[in-house]
Amino acid sequence: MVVFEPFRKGVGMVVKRNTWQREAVRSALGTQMGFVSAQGLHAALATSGSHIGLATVYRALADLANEGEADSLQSPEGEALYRACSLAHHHHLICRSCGLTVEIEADEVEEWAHRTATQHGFSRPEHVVDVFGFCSACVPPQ
Amino acid sequence: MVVFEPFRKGVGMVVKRNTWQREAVRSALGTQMGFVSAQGLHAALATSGSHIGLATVYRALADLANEGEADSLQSPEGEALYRACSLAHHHHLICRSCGLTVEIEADEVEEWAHRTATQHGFSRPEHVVDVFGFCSACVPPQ
DNA sequence: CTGATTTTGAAAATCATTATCAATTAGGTA
DNA sequence: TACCTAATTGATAATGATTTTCAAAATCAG
Repeated sequence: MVVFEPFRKGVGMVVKRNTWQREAVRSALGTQMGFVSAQGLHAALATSGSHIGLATVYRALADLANEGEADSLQSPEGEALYRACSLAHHHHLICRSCGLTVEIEADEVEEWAHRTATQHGFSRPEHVVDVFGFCSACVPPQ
Repeated sequence: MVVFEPFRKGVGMVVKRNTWQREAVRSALGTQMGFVSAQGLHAALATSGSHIGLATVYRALADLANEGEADSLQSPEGEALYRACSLAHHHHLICRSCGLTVEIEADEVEEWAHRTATQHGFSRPEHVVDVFGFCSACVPPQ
């Protein structure tokens, strides 16, 4: 039970080799319109004829996230989800029905998080800020 | 792979019976200073002499969360964490080292989340807003 | 007290994720 | 080009949290 560890591991370490597998994952992630799980991406790759291994997909996604090429977050059910992203820090507005994801600016929240942490004597704050809802194309259930 | 489900299940359904187990979980949760996992709470209960079953702790915590008596969130590692809470909606500032949790007001963020969702055509927004950092008692590692 | 129904708990089942480890491969080097 | 060596892959086993199963025990209304 390790609970309060930092979100992202330290940066820059060993060199990575270029393999078609890593490229396949990077590319497949790019075609996804929203967040996907490792399992989901592996299934998508399999469907499109790739014989890449599941463990490799997990490793590649973790690497992409470490290198800042992918965003990762936990679904409410605790599954890890990934999405290709720009390098800048940002947050997400995610449709609970179709998974459509909109990157949102949150300067306001960045500032608030930092200010609040400092006020309470906390240092090195990191925050989790994501908004889930139903996009305009998805009728809100009942 | 169910990913985009709502955070909290629907409210008010069948009646729950009163058992010492449920009360034990509610009470034990109240004595915790920060968020705990189901496993952690079960261990704490065992230490204090209770013979309550692990599955029962999971069930009781899920119920408390459904009824609004407990907050639940996912740790960065994907474990579900629980904490007794007041009924009002609020957010948390959590120490990554010792787990100390401070409930914080976030009217500013509530308003921002709602405004942002609406702007993008999203309805029924719910948000995940939690700040992790190191509390003043815990020296920030290097 | 009695019966109907819910709850419990030990153990098995799930399920996502990680670790193992032998075989393969990338990328530099002679 | 051939070779060397460390990094990478992938099938599979292991892990660990959470859920399900189901028979036995407990709750609560009448």
